[in-house]
Amino acid sequence: MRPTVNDIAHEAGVSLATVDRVLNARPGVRAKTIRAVNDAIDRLGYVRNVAAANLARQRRYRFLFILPAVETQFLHALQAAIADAARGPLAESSDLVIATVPQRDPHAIVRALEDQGDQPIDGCAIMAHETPDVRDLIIRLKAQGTAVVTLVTDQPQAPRDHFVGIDNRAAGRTAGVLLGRFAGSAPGRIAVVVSSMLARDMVDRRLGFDEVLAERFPHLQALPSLEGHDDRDLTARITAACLAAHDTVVAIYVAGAGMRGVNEALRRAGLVGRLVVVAHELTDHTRSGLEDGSIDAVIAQDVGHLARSALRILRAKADRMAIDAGQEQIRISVLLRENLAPAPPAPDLPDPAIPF
Amino acid sequence: MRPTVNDIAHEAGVSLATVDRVLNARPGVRAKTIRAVNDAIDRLGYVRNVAAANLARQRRYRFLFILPAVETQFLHALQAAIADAARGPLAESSDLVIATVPQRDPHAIVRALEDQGDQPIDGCAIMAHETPDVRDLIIRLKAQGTAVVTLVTDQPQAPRDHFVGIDNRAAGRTAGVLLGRFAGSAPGRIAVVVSSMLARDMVDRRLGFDEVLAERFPHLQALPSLEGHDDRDLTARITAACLAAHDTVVAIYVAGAGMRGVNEALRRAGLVGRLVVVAHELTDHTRSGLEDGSIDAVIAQDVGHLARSALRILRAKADRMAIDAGQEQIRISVLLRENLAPAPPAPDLPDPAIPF
DNA sequence: CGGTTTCTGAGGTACGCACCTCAAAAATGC
DNA sequence: GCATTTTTGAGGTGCGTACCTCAGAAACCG
Repeated sequence: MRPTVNDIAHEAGVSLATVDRVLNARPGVRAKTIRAVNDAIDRLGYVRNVAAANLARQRRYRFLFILPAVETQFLHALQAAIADAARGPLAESSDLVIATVPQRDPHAIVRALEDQGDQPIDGCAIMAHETPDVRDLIIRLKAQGTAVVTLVTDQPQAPRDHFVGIDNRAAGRTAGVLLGRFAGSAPGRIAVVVSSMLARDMVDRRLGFDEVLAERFPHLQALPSLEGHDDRDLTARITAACLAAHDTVVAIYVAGAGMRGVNEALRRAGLVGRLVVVAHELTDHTRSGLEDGSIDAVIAQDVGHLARSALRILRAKADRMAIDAGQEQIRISVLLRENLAPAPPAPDLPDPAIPF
Repeated sequence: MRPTVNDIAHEAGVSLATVDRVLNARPGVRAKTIRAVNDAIDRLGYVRNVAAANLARQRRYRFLFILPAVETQFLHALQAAIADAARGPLAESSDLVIATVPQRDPHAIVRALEDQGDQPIDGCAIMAHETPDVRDLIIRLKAQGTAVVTLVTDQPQAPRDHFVGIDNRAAGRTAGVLLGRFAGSAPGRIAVVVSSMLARDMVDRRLGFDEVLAERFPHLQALPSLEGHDDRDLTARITAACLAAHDTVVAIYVAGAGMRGVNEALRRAGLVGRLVVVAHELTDHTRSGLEDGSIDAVIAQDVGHLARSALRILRAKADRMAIDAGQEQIRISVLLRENLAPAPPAPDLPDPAIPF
């Protein structure tokens, strides 16, 4: 049997009340007694029964997800995945709020947080550009004891507890190899379309991409990043301009949202299917692009995994529990036309008999 | 607040004891009353608090993992991952037993199960060849109410609750594209090395592989499968024989364990680095093969995810809870030299202060 | 040393559920 | 309508923990 608080009390030669004070960091216990209790805990290998604890405490967790108010398919999918996870067992006894904030307004995020201000928040998942405002916000959140994870795009300079997302450098490298191998050995230039170089994920992808190109495909020259700012028309315009300026573009790496805009530019230039195209995220557009051959490869991350991982980590941090690094590593999928799965499997329903 | 058993009793106009009898399928309740209680449950949307239930019941789950007694790195890694998961929160209040059984002995699996016979088993994860014995075993297990999942390699003819593993057909397709694109446009033959065609995963990989080759790379001809039976020397011998028999082999698809044997054959034939090689699973050998260029691509599945997914599903089935299909879909990673991650990240330790 | 402050122990209630007993009520058979 | 059987209700205990109160013990102060 696993030891209980009573066993600890007995082992430490104190009462249950004292063990409780130590365990829950309540005041009124001498340092010496605290040590005695902790020793007993170590000796017996006591592990708090989280289920019983939450049952007794009637605790509810409040988690806030801050996402950019951007109309991309990926963000819609991510929001849906978070809403899904909020209904699942991982969100047991927690309340999730999803706030979407305009990306250009530096104070919007702070306001979003203040809107929740009546009750304290246990944890916060943030997807935002890497700016001083966001960094300060994270510092403040941590100072007041809120768990913070960055989502999709990291804030390496801020004291977040964890980054929930793929290794974007590795993703960029993968994109680089695929594109390099598919493009063949003739020299040429590569257009790189990103959302914004303020976004860390874009920076990292670009970094990894350039590394591989330099190491292994020196005959290919990547052009400066085209920042589409998640705007279809803008993306189309700057891509078209880039294609017009360089007649030696043999491939496009779409590192951020903007596949629709890129497609438009390609169509207008009469280049559909004639360039190697590597994009990110599986959406309706990239899927059909893979199917009709206008996209050669897609590097995708699973939004469901992102949502669940963020939730698990916030919960673990709120409970001061360890997290399983292996489980929280978000993997990337390499999708090609030939391994594109058909529709996702139907949900697995429980036995109807008894509603457990 | 979520409704409790008391709310149900009130709503249905019966006592708590009756609700309890209905919920736990105890005898002594009229059909009419059962219906009334179930109606109340539906109306209120009652969901049993599994944590509280397990706390009250002091329930422990017993799960058995049956793995083949085969000395491959993948199986060692899988065993370690299961042992890891057994220490994690997913294995809360459950006891895991891992049984390794000789693959050639058809009755060994049955014996492994009988060894556990003193107490009934709540769930069983099976990795085994697709034979009638195994199928009968699964049928018997299901009949006695044990949850059954197949692990890594499926048993589509058996009434298992779920298959925990990758989509091997898609994996074979992926291998096919990569190999096809890397091999270039010159005609040639491809050696295919598998563990055993009795293993469903091998069959499916081969299927997907052949599909893609036929569709997209008709100039490449895949030779009949070489069955290495997870034996290094045997694999080396038959691979060498194959290479000797056909001087036009341009690529090797190592669909099953056997990378060491294949390497040996390649070395002896003086062909290291001169053929396109696509293999499965990230092990020491495939990792170093990628690094030194003797392997072009590796298709990998995460053993940690396999172990956790199996555990989650067995537990859900034992509790008659729904499972999240999205979460349980095991993804494949495409690993190339350029996106091979360095050492895995260090474990994230909890705050040392209080042992929650 | 007495008085004050700081710790500690004993005990209780609650969380949501499982499982038990015993008596009372209702349905059934004849 | 009575005896018998089947259903139901009332109530209790325990799972492991959180959180509360109050009295008493120990440590500290001058």
